[in-house]
Amino acid sequence: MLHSLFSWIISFLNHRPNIMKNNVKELIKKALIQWNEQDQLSLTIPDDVHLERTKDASHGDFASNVAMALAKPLKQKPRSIAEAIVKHLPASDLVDKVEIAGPGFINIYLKSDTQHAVVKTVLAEGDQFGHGNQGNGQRVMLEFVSANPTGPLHVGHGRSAAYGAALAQVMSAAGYDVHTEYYVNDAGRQMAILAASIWLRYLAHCGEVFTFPSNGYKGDYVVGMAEALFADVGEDYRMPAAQLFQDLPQDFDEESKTGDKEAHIDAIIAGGKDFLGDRFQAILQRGVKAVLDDIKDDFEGFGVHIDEWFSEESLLHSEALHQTIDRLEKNGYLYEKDGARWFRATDFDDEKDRVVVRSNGTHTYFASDLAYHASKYERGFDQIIDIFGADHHGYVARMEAGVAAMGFDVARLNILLVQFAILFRGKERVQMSTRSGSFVTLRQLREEVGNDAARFFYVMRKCEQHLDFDLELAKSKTNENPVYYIQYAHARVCSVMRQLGEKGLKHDMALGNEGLSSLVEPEEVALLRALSRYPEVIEAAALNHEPHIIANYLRDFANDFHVYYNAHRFLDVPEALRHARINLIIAVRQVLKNGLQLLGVSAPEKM
RNA sequence: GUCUCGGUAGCUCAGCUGGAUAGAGCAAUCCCCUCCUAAGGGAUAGGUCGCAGGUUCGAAUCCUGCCCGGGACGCCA
Repeated sequence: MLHSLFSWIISFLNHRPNIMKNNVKELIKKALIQWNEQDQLSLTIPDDVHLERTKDASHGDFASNVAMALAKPLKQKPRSIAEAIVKHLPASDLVDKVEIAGPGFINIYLKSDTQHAVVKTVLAEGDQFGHGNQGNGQRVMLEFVSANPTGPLHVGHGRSAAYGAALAQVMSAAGYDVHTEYYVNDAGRQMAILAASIWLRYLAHCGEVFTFPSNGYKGDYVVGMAEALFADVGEDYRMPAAQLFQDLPQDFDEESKTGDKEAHIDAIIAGGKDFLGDRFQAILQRGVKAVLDDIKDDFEGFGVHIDEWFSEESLLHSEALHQTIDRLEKNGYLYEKDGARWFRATDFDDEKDRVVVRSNGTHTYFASDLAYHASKYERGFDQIIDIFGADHHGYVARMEAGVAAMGFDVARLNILLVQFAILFRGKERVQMSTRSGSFVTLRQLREEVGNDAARFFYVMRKCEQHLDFDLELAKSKTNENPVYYIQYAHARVCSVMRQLGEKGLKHDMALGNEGLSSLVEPEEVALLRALSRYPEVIEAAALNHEPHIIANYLRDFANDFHVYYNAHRFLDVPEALRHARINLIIAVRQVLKNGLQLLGVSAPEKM
């Protein structure tokens, strides 16, 4: 509560109407209002006037199509509407001139002073430049990855992690109060299977001989945990394999296609619990802790921050689960069939009804997921964003159904799906198999290509789109690699600043600001435009949940800088011009750094 | 079968929620370091925006139907 109030105050103080696009929009809106009043048009003024950056400089800086859009409701010619709007435009020191062009576009040219002023703004605001207040302090719950703690994160999780972390940063920059969370499935059957897997590897380590179950966790990390267990307890947990495997249901057999892997592993778990008693739970807990510690360490190395690790088990202890089921019951959406309790999801456009309590009395994962979502609502978030792997796409409808059935506002819930990343080594697709445990872990990927490249590549594309992740490209130190391309632009500015010092020159920022009007080269104008666009880019990325927009922007922006660098010199020019140009490139460096920071990529001073 | 994401230059992708002449990077051809990092830049060439209808002043973008690919659909977790 206090925190929320605090962040609201901060965001209020931080609020500056520094988005050029919005300033111009306001002018048009005022013109519409004034015209509307004067001519009694009884026009409904749209909240958001459509305005866009022009592609072509001969169309000015901004263009609006309002005149064309209003042609129909007003039954007037677009061009005459445009003329009326232009006539009513309030005086502004931003605008140089306004033209009507083509079928009725209103083209707006900014004053060069206005364009130059962005440099001062960037220098004054520093790492806050680009931040806005679109979120107005709204509290946002952002849950992502939430992989079962049964093994190390793999490259698929990496994309969710990078995306979630970037989105959290971007939304924070846009004035949202973002809370990141990882839901830890530490209560289910999978955890028992992990415990059993560790125990079996431990037995093997003790010298017992048996066939490892097909449904157990086969990764090397399990063996490591078994060895650690042995080191701690010696042979205290040892049980003769012959005794354990006696009279068990057959495991599934590839050759004969007979047997039941689920029944087989369940029997092993039951046998383990019988023999070990409390010690089984102890194995389980050390297993969860070891895996979770590994995941936390992985995230930390990857620059991904999680505010809260939310334990599924805590829901069970708190009775939240029962409350959830009661809640559905009370609202009349539960019924009994085949000994199980079903949720009538079909009442809410889901394909079929879903089980919440199995016939054996245990709750399904869906049930605890609902309890978890109830908790999210009860904690009072304005927006709840779930980032799921695309393989969970089937859960969207039932989750929304469940939330609605519990009586919560579904409109506040936003489920985003992240597609898998397909790894390539050049042209070669990297084969992965979860079954055999031979998947590439996130850690391996980070070690191979580095954190910067990994973070950037993961968020280069829209999240619901397939991503081809080329390891060779991510490692290459050439202009094909967008990460290096952008970082190089940053390093180049730093290098110029070093040269400045080496030549015994002093930079004077105040003089630079005074002389900004001397920045008239086309490459400089292009950079000024790009700088003033940055806050708009953040706004778009935050509102659409699309950090890739920033990645694309930075690429283009770095290009603008490299062009400038090649065409002009900064140090060997008259002093006044030098100060102005240095101010410009410091602003460029600042924006590169700010943008990279949002994506979790470093901005090196030297390469 | 149902749902979902995609199909834009030879390749990988942008395209700002309907705008003006379709945009980058790679690959191809040619060019630019006596100069702050060539990890850079310039030029040329490259297109039936999957196909067919529809909506309108205007469609790569929205709607419908097909075609082709990726993925998802359990009393699994």
